Amino acid sequence: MIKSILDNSENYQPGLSIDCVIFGFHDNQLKVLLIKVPHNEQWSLPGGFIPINEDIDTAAVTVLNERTGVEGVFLRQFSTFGKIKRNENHFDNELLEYLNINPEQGKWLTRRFVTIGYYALVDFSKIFPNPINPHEIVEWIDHKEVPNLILDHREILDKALDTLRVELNLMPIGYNLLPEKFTIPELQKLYETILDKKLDRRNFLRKITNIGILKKLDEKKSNVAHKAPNLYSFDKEKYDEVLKNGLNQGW
Amino acid sequence: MIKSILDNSENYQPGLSIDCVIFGFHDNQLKVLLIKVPHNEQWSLPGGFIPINEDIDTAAVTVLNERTGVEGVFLRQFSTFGKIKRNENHFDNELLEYLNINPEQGKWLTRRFVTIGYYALVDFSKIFPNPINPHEIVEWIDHKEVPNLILDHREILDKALDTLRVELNLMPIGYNLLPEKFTIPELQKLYETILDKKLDRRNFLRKITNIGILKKLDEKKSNVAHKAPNLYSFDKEKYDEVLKNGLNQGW
DNA sequence: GCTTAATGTGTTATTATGACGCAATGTACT
DNA sequence: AGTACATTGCGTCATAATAACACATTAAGC
Repeated sequence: MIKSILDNSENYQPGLSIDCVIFGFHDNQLKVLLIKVPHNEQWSLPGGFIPINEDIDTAAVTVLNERTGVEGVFLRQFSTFGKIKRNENHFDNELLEYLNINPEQGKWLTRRFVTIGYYALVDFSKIFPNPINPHEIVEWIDHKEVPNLILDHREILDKALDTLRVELNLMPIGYNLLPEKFTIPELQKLYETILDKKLDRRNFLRKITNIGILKKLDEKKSNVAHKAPNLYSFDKEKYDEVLKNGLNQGW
Repeated sequence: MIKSILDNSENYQPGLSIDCVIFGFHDNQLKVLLIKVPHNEQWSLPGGFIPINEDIDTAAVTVLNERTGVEGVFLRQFSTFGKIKRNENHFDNELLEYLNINPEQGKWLTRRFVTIGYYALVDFSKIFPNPINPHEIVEWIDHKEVPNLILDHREILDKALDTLRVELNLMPIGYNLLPEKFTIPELQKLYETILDKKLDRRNFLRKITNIGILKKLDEKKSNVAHKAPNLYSFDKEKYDEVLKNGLNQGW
C-alpha cells in the first residue's frame, strides 16, 4: 500500500500527512483505535497521505473509512503538528529495506513531514477494525492503557483528548459515541470518562435533560443487575440544533 | 523575496504555507492587518512559507514578526485549510511574469497549497506595520470593512474570528489587545466588538472583576469627555493562571 | 424475605445571571 | 455660574443555575 503511494508519489501532497484519533466508548472505557505494524512492534495512530486531488477533510474521511468501515461519523480537525524533528529517523534504512522500498523512492518518505490531526467519535458497536494488510494489527485500546506510540503520536492523542474535553463544554457529543438507545448512567459514565472526574448523578440528570436533546423512551434496559434504568435516545433534530448553536454562551 | 525563496525552494516545505490573522483593537474597532500587493490591487492576509528547518510555530512567529515588528505576543494556531482548489489559478502566467519568475521555478508556487492558519492578538499601539518591499501596502482595516481577499483568505479570517469568539468564553484575552493601562468601558468595548453584541455595563463589571485578573489603579483616565473612568491593568500572574486553567468549567 | 446496589425523584442553600435604579462626575452650552 | 447631558460607579432584586445531599423504588442474589 505504501509502495503504491511511492510509485505514484507525484499524486500525493508531499511532506504532509493525516493522523486520526478515533475514539470509541465501550465497557465504560474511552477507547482509541490503534495500529501495530509488524516491523517494529510499535503502535501508532491510523494515518494516511493526502491525494493531490482531494480536500484534506475528504482525505481524513478516507483514512477513517478505510480503518473502521464507518461513514458519516463525527470527524473534526483539531490541530496541525509540525515540529522539525517529529519524523526524523522514522523511516530509516532498515525500515525501508523491510518495506522493500529503494532509497531513491524512499526519499519521499524520509523528508520532513507535517501532519494534520483529526479526531473522530464513533459508535463502538458499529465499528469493525479493518487491517489494511494482513500483517497489521488494528485494536481498540483503553485510553488509559495506551502504550508507547511512534513519533509524536502520543502528543497528538493527548491534544485530541484535551480538545474533546473543551468541546464537551461547547456541544453535546454522546450521539456519536453511544448506541441509539442508552441510559442516563451510561451517558454520565461517558462524560466522567472523558473528563476523568466523578459527577453527581442527580445534578447530571438535571443538567443533561435541561439541554433538551434527550427523548425518554418507554422502555427499560433489560438483563441488568439492580434496578433497570430507563432507556433514552437523542432527539436528533434538537441535538443538531444545539450542536450548531453551541451550549454555554458565556458572555 | 519570493524570488529568494524559489531560488532555494528545496529549503522550504513544499505545498505548505502559513497565514496569519493579526487582530488589533483601536478606536473601538477590531482591526485586522492586511496586505495589498501592487500587482493586482488585491488584499490578502500576511503569510509566508515554512523553512524546512523550522517548526511551524516558529515560522508563524517569523511571519508575524516580519510584518509587525513585535515579539512575544499571543499567537495561536487555529485551523488548517486544504481544499483542493483553494489556490488554483492563483499564480497564473501573468503574475509569474510580473514577479519575474520563470515557469520552471514557478512550478513550486503553482502546485496545490495547504495553509496553516494562525491568529495573533497584538497591542495596536505597539505595532508598526512593516511592508517587506516598498511596493507593498500594509494596513490595519476594520474587520467590518474588510474588502475582497485573495484565495480563501476571507474564509480563514472568518474562522479566526469564530475561534476568537469561542475562546473568549474559555480564557481572558484583553492583555494582548489593550495597552497596559485601560478602563473597564474600553475592555467592555473590546468584548462587545468581538462578540458583535451589546453587554450590560454593570453586569460586565461584576463578571470581569470576579475573574480576579484586574488591578484597579489609583489613577483616572484624563482628557475624556464626561466622567473620567478609572484605570486598570491586568494582574499578569493571575491572568496567566486563569489562561492556563480556563474560565468556565462547564461540567 | 432480606440485603445490596443501583436508579428515580425530590429539597435546600449558595452562587451566578439578567434587568434595572440612582447618585456622582466632568463637559458643553447658555 | 448654572443647568443639561452623557458617562461612570455602585447597588438592588428577581430569577436561574449549581452543588450538596435525603429518601423512596426497583431488581438480583443469597
